[in-house]
Amino acid sequence: MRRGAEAKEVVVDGVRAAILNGEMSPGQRLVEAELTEAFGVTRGSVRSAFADLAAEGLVERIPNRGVRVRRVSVAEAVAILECRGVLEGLIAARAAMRVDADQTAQLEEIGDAMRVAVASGDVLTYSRLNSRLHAAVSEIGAQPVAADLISRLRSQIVRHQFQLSLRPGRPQVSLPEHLAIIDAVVARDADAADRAARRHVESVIAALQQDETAPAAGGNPVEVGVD
Amino acid sequence: MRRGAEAKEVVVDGVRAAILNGEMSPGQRLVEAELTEAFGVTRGSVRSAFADLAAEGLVERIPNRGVRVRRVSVAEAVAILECRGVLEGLIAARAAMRVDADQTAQLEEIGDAMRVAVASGDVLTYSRLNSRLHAAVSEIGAQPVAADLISRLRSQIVRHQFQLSLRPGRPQVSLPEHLAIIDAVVARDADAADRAARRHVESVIAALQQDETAPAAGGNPVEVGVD
DNA sequence: CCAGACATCATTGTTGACAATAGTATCGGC
DNA sequence: GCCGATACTATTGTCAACAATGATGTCTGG
Repeated sequence: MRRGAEAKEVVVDGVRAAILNGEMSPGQRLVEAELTEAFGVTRGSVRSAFADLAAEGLVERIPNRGVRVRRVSVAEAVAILECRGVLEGLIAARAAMRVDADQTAQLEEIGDAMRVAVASGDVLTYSRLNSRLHAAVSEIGAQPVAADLISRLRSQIVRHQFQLSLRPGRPQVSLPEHLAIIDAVVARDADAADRAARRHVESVIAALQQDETAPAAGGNPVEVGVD
Repeated sequence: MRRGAEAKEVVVDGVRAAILNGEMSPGQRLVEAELTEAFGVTRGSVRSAFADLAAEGLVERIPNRGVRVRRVSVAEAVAILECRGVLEGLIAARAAMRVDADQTAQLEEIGDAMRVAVASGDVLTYSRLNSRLHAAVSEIGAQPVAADLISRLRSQIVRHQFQLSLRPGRPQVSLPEHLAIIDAVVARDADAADRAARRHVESVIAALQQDETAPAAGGNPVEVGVD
């Protein structure tokens, strides 16, 4: 059995993964004893992990009744995405001001690969490129605070985003938006980068609201779902 | 001795307050046993409070060596404020779209009172009005997620903001910025509200950077320091 | 007098037992 | 047969003792 702080991380990561791939669904109750056994850690580690997950907003504590997987409504998801929008805009704008030649090449390479992936219908590759793009822009923008907030917000709505990424036709919508971000950053146009990043998130919001009545998903995400 | 979850809150609030008023300074080590005695709670409550405070970014844990009050450099404070800027902009823009007649009157009342307070040099009243303004805009904007992020970010730099608010002449700078936010919201001009809110935060950033070489403060904040 | 090893101490981390709580089933009165 | 009270069970919350860790001080050989 793993011990100490390491054990806590095992549980945190395990629960995160379980929420992402749907093994644990919103509203589901998480019993300490069960996770203790499932992960082979002590109860203390599980409790400590719960504290972390609650702080991250992935889970909610109900006094004397344990924790449940947080259920985030579409309305809440929209509010979260609105925040993400302005923060992504900030990062993109900064990236546009700081980007160098090497990074420009890297971004353009990602853009080209995205085009290919979407054209050939390779959703998995597209998703991975998507992650790379976000990571690259985030690194170029050098805004660790904003990046941290975004990753926290993102983790709260992984399920929504995952379902969205499964929507047929979604890559065709998001591709030009991603390319617009790349173009603006490469052109060192901070204002355009801000607008492009916001517009992209707005498009995610619109799709999400449209999806409200037509749900789907349940499959294994692998690494998909980063739209 | 207080018990349970209540005790944890006592410690969290107590440490927050102590950091704000300078009783606990950045880098200072917080020993569990000392706080246990100081607050009259059990060690478990203190540890639990530490977990909360660390998640909030007010304090940092060093494995096997306890927690220290987080030292946030001016550069970090700027990064934090940059995030706050776009988030405040979001809230202000939303407020401009949602404001009703009652709220308009309320905002204008705050604005008038601010003018009077600054004219008469009543810093304390001005600070309180400042808080009221933020709260009012936040409520009108109805963006709980953004508001929550802001309050978290704000708590990380309370000391910086407090020092800033003591600067002579600072109210004369911030007053017109605040009034611009009010005017834009009242005029239901979302774009102007966004710009005004951002501009205000940018002015805080500029003042903070200027202050970098000329520190001050140490006194009792009471309720000052919400610039 | 200095360096390194060792012992000591203060402090944090972990654990297992115990207490408190909420939910559930059982029983008795009507 | 239904309703309320009561006992029971499952689960979370708390605590105090114990273990591990890192820092500090001391001693010894060179």
